[in-house]
Amino acid sequence: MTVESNSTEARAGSAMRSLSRAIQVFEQLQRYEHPQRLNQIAKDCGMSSPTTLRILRVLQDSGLVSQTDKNYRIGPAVLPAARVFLEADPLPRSARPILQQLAQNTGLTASLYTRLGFERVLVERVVGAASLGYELPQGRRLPLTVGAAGKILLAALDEEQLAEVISAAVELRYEPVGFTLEELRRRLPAAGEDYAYSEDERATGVVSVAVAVPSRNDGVTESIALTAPVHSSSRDDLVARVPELRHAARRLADLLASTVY
Amino acid sequence: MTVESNSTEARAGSAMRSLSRAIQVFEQLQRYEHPQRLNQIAKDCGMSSPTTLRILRVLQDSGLVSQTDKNYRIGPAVLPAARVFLEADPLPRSARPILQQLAQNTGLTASLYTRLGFERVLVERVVGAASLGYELPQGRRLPLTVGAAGKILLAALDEEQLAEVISAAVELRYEPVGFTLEELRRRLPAAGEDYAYSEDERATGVVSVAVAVPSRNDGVTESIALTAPVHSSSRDDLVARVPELRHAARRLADLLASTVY
DNA sequence: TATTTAATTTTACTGTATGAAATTCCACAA
DNA sequence: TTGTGGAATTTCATACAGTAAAATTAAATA
Repeated sequence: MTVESNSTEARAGSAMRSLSRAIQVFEQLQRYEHPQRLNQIAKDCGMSSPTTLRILRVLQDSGLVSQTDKNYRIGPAVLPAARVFLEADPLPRSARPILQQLAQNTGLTASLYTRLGFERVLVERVVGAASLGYELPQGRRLPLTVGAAGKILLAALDEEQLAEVISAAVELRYEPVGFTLEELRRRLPAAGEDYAYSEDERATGVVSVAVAVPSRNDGVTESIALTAPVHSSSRDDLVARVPELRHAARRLADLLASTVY
Repeated sequence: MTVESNSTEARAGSAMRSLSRAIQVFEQLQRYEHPQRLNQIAKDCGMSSPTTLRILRVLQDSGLVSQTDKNYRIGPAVLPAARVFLEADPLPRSARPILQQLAQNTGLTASLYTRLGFERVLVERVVGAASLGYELPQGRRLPLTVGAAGKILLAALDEEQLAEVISAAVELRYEPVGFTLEELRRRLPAAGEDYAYSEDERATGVVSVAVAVPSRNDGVTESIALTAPVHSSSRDDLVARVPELRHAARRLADLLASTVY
């Protein structure tokens, strides 16, 4: 039973056990719908109650966790951290004007996602003239296997990596048990295509295209998407925007690469 | 039980040293204007480079820290955490409609702050009809010693606690070296007053009143404020709103107390 | 009040975090 | 290109901090 299925991924040296466990607790708390009690958290993280309690206490001292009665949840200290990220990090900073321009030119909603573990996170979004009819808030975790902006992040992965993605997606309840590589492959962009398309996939009534933001370092971790209500845009309409998207992605990559501190 | 000397300092039992240090690194990264290199971070946190490096690596694995070249900064994983907090925590959730109503009735900007260590954080804000002429983003850290919403959080503290607040405020560069208890006392509400007032204090051109959100547990940690441009509201105008504020604070306290999971 | 379950503290043990020192890496200069 | 200094990283012996079992206390439930 390898219950060690933590999103912090057991790496080589298994360094900093207590810190890794604390992060595991912190992440677990984010997955709950409601605050949870000590024993539940301990069980879900696969560690003993005393250990979990001590971790929670330290996190609580810094405001990263808060407690009412016997229930623990994410605390207010995450708010300033996110603020710092949004104001200082080159990714959202650089993306803002670019998404702005995309939304302006296309009338569609322009979004920037980044990969985080086996999910993607909406980092920045500029809503276009054509409303989507629903709100997707900054910072929301979304699947990689569903939606154009997720799938394009998988385009460059090999078989082994995709297998990991699939088992994680099942674990996270994004995909049903038994979800196969073939099913996933069918959704992903065909060989040679540098963009992904989705229709009624992650959200119903919504179509979108996405391209990857090039990065010379490790694999692709960011994507830019254009999204529209399904009744207002055809597939061809969206695909016609791909060159524009490509250009935006390239511009963002250049900006990121040239950021000097 | 005395308030911990410093959220990042070694406490009585000195429990979880590595975790405490990791949090210290995480907080330090939030204080930098720009990404910093390993040795700088290590020095600022008062620990060795190898230790700091190991901590940074673990934080990086979870996305709480990111790195470009040799520079470390806060990573994108804080975004989903903040999202969870804003969507699930009873504090912002309960406050939203109450602030909404306050802003509606008064035409002013209504804000909810929570104390975090020796600072306060803007948790939720509803902008009123009368614009303030500046933006204050959710999650920003602000001083306790300046501004109505900060000062009201200090109203119930004793001499010893105020001394701590002062030395922390100096440490954080919110107050000049040599800032005295008498100077602070002069700003704080007089005995018997349950509200604080500020004019051109934290932000110029802005006046505000604030009341504390009652809490039966430990000391007060939340405050609600009404803010207006200085040219549009007199002190009396604002103080006339105090009963309304009191009512809102009471309502919020009741909501929080009755929240069931 | 009795009974059960969860939270917390204690304790003895074990493994992990630690920093000095050594080594490698890297930027810049010669 | 090679040399040089500073920074990052790895190694490693040691001390100490984190661990879980068991005990204790508190809090639900009947």
